[in-house]
Amino acid sequence: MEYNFQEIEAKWQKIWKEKKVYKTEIDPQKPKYYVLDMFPYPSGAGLHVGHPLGYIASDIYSRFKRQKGFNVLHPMGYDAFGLPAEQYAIQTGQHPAITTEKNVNRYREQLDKIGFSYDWDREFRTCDPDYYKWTQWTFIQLFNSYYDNSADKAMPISALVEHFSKNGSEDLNVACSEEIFFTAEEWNAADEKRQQEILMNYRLAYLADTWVNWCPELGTVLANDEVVNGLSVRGGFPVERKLMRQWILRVSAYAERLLKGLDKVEWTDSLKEIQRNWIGRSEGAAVWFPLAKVDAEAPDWKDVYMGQWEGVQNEPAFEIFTTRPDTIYGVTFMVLCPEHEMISAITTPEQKAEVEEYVTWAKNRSERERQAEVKKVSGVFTGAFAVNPISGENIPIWVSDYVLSDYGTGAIMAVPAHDSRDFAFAKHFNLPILQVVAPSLDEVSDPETWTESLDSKTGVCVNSDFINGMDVKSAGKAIINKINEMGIGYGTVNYRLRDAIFSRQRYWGEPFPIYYKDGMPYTIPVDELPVELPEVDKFQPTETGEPPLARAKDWTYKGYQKEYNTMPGFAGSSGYYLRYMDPHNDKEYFSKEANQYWRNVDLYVGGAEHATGHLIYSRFWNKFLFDIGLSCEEEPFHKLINQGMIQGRSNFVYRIVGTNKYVSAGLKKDYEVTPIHADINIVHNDVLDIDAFRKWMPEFEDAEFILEDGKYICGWEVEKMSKSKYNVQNPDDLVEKYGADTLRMYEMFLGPVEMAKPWDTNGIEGVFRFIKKFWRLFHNAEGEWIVNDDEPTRAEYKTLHKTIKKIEEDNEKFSFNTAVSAFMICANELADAKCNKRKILEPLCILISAYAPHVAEELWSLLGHTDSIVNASFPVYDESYMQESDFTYPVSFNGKMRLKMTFPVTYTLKEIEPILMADEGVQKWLDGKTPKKIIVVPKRIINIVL
RNA sequence: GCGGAUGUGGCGUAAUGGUAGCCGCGCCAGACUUAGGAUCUGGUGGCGAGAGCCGUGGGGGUUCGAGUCCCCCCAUCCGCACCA
Repeated sequence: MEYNFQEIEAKWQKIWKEKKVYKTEIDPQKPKYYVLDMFPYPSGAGLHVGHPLGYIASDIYSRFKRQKGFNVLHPMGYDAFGLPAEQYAIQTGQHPAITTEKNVNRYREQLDKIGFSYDWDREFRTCDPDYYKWTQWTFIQLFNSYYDNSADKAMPISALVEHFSKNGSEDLNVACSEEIFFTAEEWNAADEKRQQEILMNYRLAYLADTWVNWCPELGTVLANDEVVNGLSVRGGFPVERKLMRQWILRVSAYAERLLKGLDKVEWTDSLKEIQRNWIGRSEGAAVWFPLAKVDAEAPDWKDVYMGQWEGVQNEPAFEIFTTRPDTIYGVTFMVLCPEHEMISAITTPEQKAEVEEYVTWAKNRSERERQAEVKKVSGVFTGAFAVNPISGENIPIWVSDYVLSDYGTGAIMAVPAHDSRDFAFAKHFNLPILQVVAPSLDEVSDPETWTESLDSKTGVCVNSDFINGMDVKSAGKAIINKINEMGIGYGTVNYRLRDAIFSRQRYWGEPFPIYYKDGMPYTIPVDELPVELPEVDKFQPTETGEPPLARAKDWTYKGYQKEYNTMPGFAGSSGYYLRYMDPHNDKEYFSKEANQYWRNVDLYVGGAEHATGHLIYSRFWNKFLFDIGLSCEEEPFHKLINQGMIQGRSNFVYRIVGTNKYVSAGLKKDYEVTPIHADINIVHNDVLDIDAFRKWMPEFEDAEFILEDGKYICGWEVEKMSKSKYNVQNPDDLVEKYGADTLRMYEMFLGPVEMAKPWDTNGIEGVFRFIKKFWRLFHNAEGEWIVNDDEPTRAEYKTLHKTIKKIEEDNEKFSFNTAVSAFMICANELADAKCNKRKILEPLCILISAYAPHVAEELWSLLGHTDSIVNASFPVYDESYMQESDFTYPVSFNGKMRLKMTFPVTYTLKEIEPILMADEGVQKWLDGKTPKKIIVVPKRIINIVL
């Protein structure tokens, strides 16, 4: 039989499907292994070429683990809620569910063609009500929980209510939006609404007015990770800042655990670093600065602006965060962010107009404008002064947008001598600069002569009273002790990680299980979930600017209005890996039994672009479920591999300016040319198919060519893959041309999975040849079966076992590219030996079945097996075939290889030396000299040092 | 600016501190073919006629021995970025 990949692949794909070969069930007799791909968003463009790379790698690993006796869970599904389907719906009026269904089917078709071992019985989509029921359920649990910092875990809100009724806000160490203080009496006397308002300050899913990234073009709010350089990730539209009432997840409560957990997982260092930076832990101090000359009896000042730490209790004051308490004597001014609530209260009448103008200007600036003009210094003096609580000096308070509202407290102490931004600000507004850190006590210089702030990471304090001469680290500790004593501050930790805004003003997302009574949100009982997405006449916001769900008829619960917002894209993808464990359970998210067995994902494969989004949210989600006793593992993804980004490899033809003549790449330097993208599908190994090019577009019909060596060679460049660059490679075309097995092996052969690389089909022929060669080990030129039962030679066994060892090692370390090379070497050796013996070829089939499952399955059945090769065991490596009696050593002189000599492997230096010294060749290289030393590394090298 | 990664033939890449360039593409030569984008064989880092010399971004160092370990520099890519 000929190697007909189309027939073979279609045949086995059908059989696998019919027999449910990849169906997985809990099997307590076997160890589990959970391999997961980041499930795709089914876009209209179909499975893009970057996807299969990771999928193939994980599929090979799944199949390998199965062969090694593991019960492997390898599911797939779809992240189906999202903006593109909805944008399309707005344009065409077609319901996003229909678009999604269509795209999902297309994805499935493409995936099936590549021969993956997914258990499709576990498939679900995040837009299935059966699934998002549990997304909503988790939201309710978050709503009903708060974070206890002492216990370091989430707790039911009822415990908090109990605490309030007994102790008020006394002795509370919990995550909250702002510190509020009340007594048990005040709590018990408060009405329902007031109590709900207070609780909102602590819930893990809470509703609050917040500055958001508002994208007018998309008509929705976006999370921080969905905005890059002031533009939306989806669509690239400008993003503004806006104050809106939104659902927010208190992710920040988990900042420390998210950080610490990174030490327990096997992720790449770079990915861990990205997460660490995103979490952005900084140690420092919170310090209260009292205000100078403010009428504390004025009505504006009641409660809100009073200091809330014992040293400044009932005194007008504000809190700042600093990582450098040791520089506190160098503070020459304070800066508030333009959103700071205190501004209007402290501004003096003379400065009022100017401050208001500045604040209005700053607030209306888009995020993009602000970021583009980071270098520009702007700000305004409030007329007010604060008192440096340590030095007692009066210092002016300014407002500037270089202080951010959502980091720290939105207020800073400025130390211009040692901070570049404070320095620029001081220079611009002519504020004093005072050096407080120097290499040593007598190396103080004149700040007037400086052009930039002084580095202060090391050195000693100067001009700093009682900390003078102390090194900066101990000085920091001394100041923290001091402010502690004074009751005006404390050492603390700040995180860059912010709470995640969870509301989207869109249609195509999970509805919130929330209704409003008396302006406060209440959850819909869990036994009434899911709250299904309602039908609407249009997918746009209403005329009054309400989200699309406001269009739904009777969007109420027991007469109360339900939430109009929907959840963001990451809601559904945050806990999906857990649902695969028990996807059809309609009583629970997943059963305890399933979770106890499958636990967490052992191997997770996907792109690094999710580092600050999905991979943070998922970890948060899982940790929360862990806290409430659902998930039995604290980290969801034990080992994570990022497949490298696939770039495009574009081809170019070079048109001679002003003509319709094209010159081959090697000759283009002699002409003035314009490079033009040529479709990579009409270029093979950089050689242009001239006829196809002429037919490609009318303007090329009469093209003339200047060839080199009779060929037109195209130039190439690595660029982003895009339609307009004609460099998009569709996996389907390659499957059609070479078959899935070749595609799978070729993608692995390209290079290490983690490495970014251009998509380049030059070289796929080599893998295709290998598969054909492999097939010919079993068949003769006429296509007849030639496998026999002869006993293999020792050399043949050696080839086999060498390969078994290599493949096993490479599989374990995800070095699939070198494994493919090993298969090629093995096939070459067997072909050379004309080895067509069953005892060699049968185990080889098992080895290769993870990479090329179709051809392996076909040969397996031709070998007479009736069970699928999927259930075969990985062959056992036998060391005894590797043993050699002799080893040919490279003999080096001073590290330079000069000759080769063979010795029994058991020989040591003692036995080797006399033979070595007697050798003629060695004598020649010694040239009469006596060796200083001879080094023998068994089975490696002999080095003679002169 | 801060953090991370990478740098080896014409190309993709490979080398537990031990013969640098395995495997493949491409290229060259040959065999079989009416033909080949089929198959097979041999060659293919640079310089040199040769013995040999030089070669892993550049410069130092550790070592009997460095692509690999350490220090400095350069280049490219990625992430964060007024984060106090």
